[in-house]
Amino acid sequence: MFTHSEENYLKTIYHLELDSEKGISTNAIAKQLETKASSVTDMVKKLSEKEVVIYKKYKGVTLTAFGKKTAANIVRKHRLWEVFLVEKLNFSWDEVHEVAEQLEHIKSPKLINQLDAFLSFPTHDPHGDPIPDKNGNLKTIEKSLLSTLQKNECGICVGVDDSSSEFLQFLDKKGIILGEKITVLEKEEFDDSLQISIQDKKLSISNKIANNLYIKKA
Amino acid sequence: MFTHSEENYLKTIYHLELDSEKGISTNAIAKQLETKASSVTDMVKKLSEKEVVIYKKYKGVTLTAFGKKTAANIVRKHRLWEVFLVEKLNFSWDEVHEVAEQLEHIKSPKLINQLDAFLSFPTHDPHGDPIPDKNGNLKTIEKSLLSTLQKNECGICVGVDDSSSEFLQFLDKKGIILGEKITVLEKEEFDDSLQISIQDKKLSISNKIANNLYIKKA
DNA sequence: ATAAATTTTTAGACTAACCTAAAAAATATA
DNA sequence: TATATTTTTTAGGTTAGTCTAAAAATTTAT
Repeated sequence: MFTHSEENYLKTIYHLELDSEKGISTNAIAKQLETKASSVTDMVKKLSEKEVVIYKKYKGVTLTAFGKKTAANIVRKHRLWEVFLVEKLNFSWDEVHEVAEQLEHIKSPKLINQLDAFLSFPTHDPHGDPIPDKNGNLKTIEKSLLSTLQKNECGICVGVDDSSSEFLQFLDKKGIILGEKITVLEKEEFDDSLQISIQDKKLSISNKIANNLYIKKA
Repeated sequence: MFTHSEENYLKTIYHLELDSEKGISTNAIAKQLETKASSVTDMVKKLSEKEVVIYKKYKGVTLTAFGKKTAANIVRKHRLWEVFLVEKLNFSWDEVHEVAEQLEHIKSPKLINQLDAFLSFPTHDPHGDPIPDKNGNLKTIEKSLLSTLQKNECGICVGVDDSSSEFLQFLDKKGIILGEKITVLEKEEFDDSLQISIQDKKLSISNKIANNLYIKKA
């Protein structure tokens, strides 16, 4: 079994591994967890003894198969709880992260299986991120940044890259909702801003926004 | 804010105070928490500094008003989660305690308020124990042990004294369910066993069982 | 390729929450 | 009431997880 803290390290390494290929550096982990590199070194040694990571001094860490499965399970719990909070308890998508950070550490396989069923086996969390299955496998869909669409192309809005509450609230205000179809009406060369239509509304969004929204090409 | 461990101490003191009147002894707390008296002394000093208990050396502890409210809130969370597990996730009443022990430490007022509403503001947990309200107030109903009923008297089964999974599973096996009417058909002087009827079934139960079942006199 | 800068590790210290063993206080008993 | 027993506290130690500061290894730049 893993402690609260060990689980946080595993989850962080898991997320960092998803976009990096190479071993994860001590500093990268420290930055993500808002802790010191020396603390990371200590913990990484312990995780290595528990056989969830491979660690060679000065070389960073990689998850073992066991570590990956363990980490995916924590992410699975996090995302299932997020769905629960939004679907059943009327949380908005910018409020769920903190609470899910706590709930993800609850240890009870039955709880998670039943929750999964209660939620009708969701495949994605409220931000569009995929929920790992019981074996820790992620089904990654081919998604692109909205900024890659050309004029007159369209796609379904499927996720966000930045899931800070500021950004999510901004999307709420603009009326940009996951699952809706977005069409690019104009693309401004000057500042890469876009004129888009969503749900029969037209709106103009900056490149920064378009770089944080994922769409599935239709 | 209180740590996991501090919350467990508060909850324990709260429960012990419910049937004792006097200050709670170091040993009583240690026994309940399966820890050592010296550990209790340490923690009790810390709780006293945080103004949730009154502590005088060698005299035991009592909760302050603030401590009582804090503790009641933990109990409230525990019992609401138990209702959730039974009502929504198909746990049986003998499986919920362990998981609720973890869930009760989740910190999010909104979560608990929404959960309360989602469950339609339940007043009792699956074992018949009352759920403290938002202000930490408990509505205690007048209940009696089944063993105090005389021949031909009856009552509604409203709770259990022993909520060990062994006892709860035993009740399941016998078909004794909270909310049902129980009538005492015979009372055996020799061993204080009872012949009762519940849901049109007749069954014989020992004094030990009758001493662990609460009924509300009709 | 050597020096400078950065990253990582080590060494030593701190806090929370526990422990054991011994001392002190309270309570029970003769 | 004096003594024995029990309860509680104190003193000192342990472990997990963190920290700072210094040393060592690696990487970058000249």
